[in-house]
Amino acid sequence: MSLITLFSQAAPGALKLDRSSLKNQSTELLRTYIVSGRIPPGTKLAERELADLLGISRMPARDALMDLEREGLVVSKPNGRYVIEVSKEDVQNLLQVRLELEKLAVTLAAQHTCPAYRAALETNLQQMRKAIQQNDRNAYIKSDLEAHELIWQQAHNPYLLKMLHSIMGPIFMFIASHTEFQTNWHETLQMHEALASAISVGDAARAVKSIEEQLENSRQLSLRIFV
Amino acid sequence: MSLITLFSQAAPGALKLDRSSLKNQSTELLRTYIVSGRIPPGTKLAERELADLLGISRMPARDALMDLEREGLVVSKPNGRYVIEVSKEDVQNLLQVRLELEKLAVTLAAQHTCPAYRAALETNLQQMRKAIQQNDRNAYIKSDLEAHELIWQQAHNPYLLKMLHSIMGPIFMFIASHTEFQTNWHETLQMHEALASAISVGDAARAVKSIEEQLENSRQLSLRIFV
DNA sequence: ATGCCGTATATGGTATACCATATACGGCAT
DNA sequence: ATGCCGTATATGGTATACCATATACGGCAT
Repeated sequence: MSLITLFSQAAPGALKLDRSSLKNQSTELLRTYIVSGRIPPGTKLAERELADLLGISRMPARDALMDLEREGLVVSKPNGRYVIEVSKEDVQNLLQVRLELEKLAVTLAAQHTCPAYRAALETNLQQMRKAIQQNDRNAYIKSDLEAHELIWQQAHNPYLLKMLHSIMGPIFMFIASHTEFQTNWHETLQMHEALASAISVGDAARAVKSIEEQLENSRQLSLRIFV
Repeated sequence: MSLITLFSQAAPGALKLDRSSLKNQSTELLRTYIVSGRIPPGTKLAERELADLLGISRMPARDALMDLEREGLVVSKPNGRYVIEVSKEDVQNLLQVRLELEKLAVTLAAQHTCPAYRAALETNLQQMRKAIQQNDRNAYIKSDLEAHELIWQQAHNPYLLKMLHSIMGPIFMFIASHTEFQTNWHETLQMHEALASAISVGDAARAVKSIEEQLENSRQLSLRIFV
């Protein structure tokens, strides 16, 4: 009996191997844990300790830490590396830069609209509505992020995409560490709908206005947080 | 006789040690060589070869290459790492992002103007005038970069500063690889004077207009280059 | 009790050996 | 002559040992 036959009933990917290097697996794992707050700000990240925890040698652990350091999620001090602590002021600075990058992104996305992209944005909005209906916070956050990701892709500027990715980590960390940072889902949905519609009809000016509203909203929320 | 006495006549720093790690020294050296074009685009950068060249082991060489990869000056392919090749299209994308970041920077800088900053900008302009008078291309480029660096610092946003730094590497590579990319020095000086003056009087709108002109100028020049 | 000093300890940095994998290349079968 | 196949080679990935340095900490002199 062939292997194919043996596993024909198994879930796809049941035998999937980790083709990615230990370094990249470590980076992704750590990033997820840090951004979500499961590894809290200020935590010390020693190479040896991390390597033991992951059951690997110091080198891939070290590589991962250096990646996260370049990404801005980890800082080096003379006596070790630590998870960054994002202050209120940091978030203001981050959002300030993000706003300009997002404005450029929606402008470019509006210029590149096409049926396939419009469909993708619409599908995303449906997911967001479904998440709200089911009161599923995780699904909501996921679709929120995906909406932005879609737009960033549509902008067709790889450098812009890279910068937007890199700036989101610390921002999400801050949000994660303040669960009281509660957005009004319906309001956000409306803003997303307005943004998607503006982009889909190629109205850059309206898209920019919409993203400005969204981020101003985030800024106000972050300001209200007591740190 | 004391060491101090022995070296009292020596130039300051005559005994200066390299306190920086081999990794950082390697990164800086490679960056300089790549950005200036002395290591041309497309050059293969093998860890072992680089380590031998620098007389160090593979690890710091590897670390340096990974830093440069993060920085966007080096790319990984399945069979090795290579110096990036910046296309005309890449420069357009880079300048597009840079423009938005610079606009934010000059706006913020204008808000933070103070006597010390005004003096720094004026000193820089004098250096630039001197370089032009002496027809010193290197001094001119240096003062040009320093002008932007001063403004970026005045913006007081560390994330913005980091992004502007990271985006300049590939742009300078492109310029370096096209020596025909000749700017009109007097014209550039005038634009710098206008920009510095706008920032120093806190006129953000005029500063933005000025930086837009400058970068549009760069864009036109880069478009004219035959690749 | 206080303050200094020296050693212990923890940390990142570096060197080196070996492993996994992709590519290159040469010879052999046809 | 052509195309395939297998081995050689080059490359990055990983593990491990040791080094340099900053910090922590405990005991000793005062």
